[in-house]
Amino acid sequence: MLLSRPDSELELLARCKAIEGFSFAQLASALQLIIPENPVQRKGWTGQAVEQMLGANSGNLAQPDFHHLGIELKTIPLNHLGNPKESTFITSIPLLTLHKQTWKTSQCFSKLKKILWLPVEGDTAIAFPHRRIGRAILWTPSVEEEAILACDWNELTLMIGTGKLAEIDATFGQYLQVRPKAAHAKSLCYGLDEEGNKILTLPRGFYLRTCFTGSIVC
DNA sequence: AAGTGATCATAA
DNA sequence: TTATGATCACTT
Repeated sequence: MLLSRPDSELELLARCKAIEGFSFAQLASALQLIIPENPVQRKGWTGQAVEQMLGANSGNLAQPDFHHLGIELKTIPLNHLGNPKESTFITSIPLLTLHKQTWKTSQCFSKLKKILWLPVEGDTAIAFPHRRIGRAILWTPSVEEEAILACDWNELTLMIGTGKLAEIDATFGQYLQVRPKAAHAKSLCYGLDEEGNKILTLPRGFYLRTCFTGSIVC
């Protein structure tokens, strides 16, 4: 059931349609994967499984999942009301060199400019194997949306580039936010302080708030 | 209940 | 250690 990369957008959408309504158990069966019993051990399981099923092939490169199509794949868990249950991780942040990017050339924008959203049931009242895959949405930010995303990115990038990392918390940004993205509290990387010195700090990533993703998916 | 900060799995 | 895939769990 392992698929090769889809050659076109239409083929990718057809593959999504083919797994619409699949339960995670069906997904696991088709891919011969085991679903971990422990919830903490299955973080990311759905995303990885769906990637395999749709033929994503970018591995762990800092590029969209379907690089040749310019499309990023995101599963998004919905609660019983149909609203996003979690924020959405977009990309890791190279703290030392982020300021060399511009919004349009940024890895953040390269992922946000075209996203294939795949809603999945995230209600914990539903046993994990019974949760189902929903209808895919191929999305591109509107001019208005992109303006706000760019504004958030510019503000956060300026702070990171000028050594104000310590002042950044998840409350900055209207749609985009910056939060830790680490294996644990001791996995550190380099950032800049206000004098331009390298300092050890937690790795960070850009995330989309649920108030924004909710307006896309609902 | 929501939102932020912390954490888990895997690959190269 | 970097990146990918995210969700857990504690604070507010």
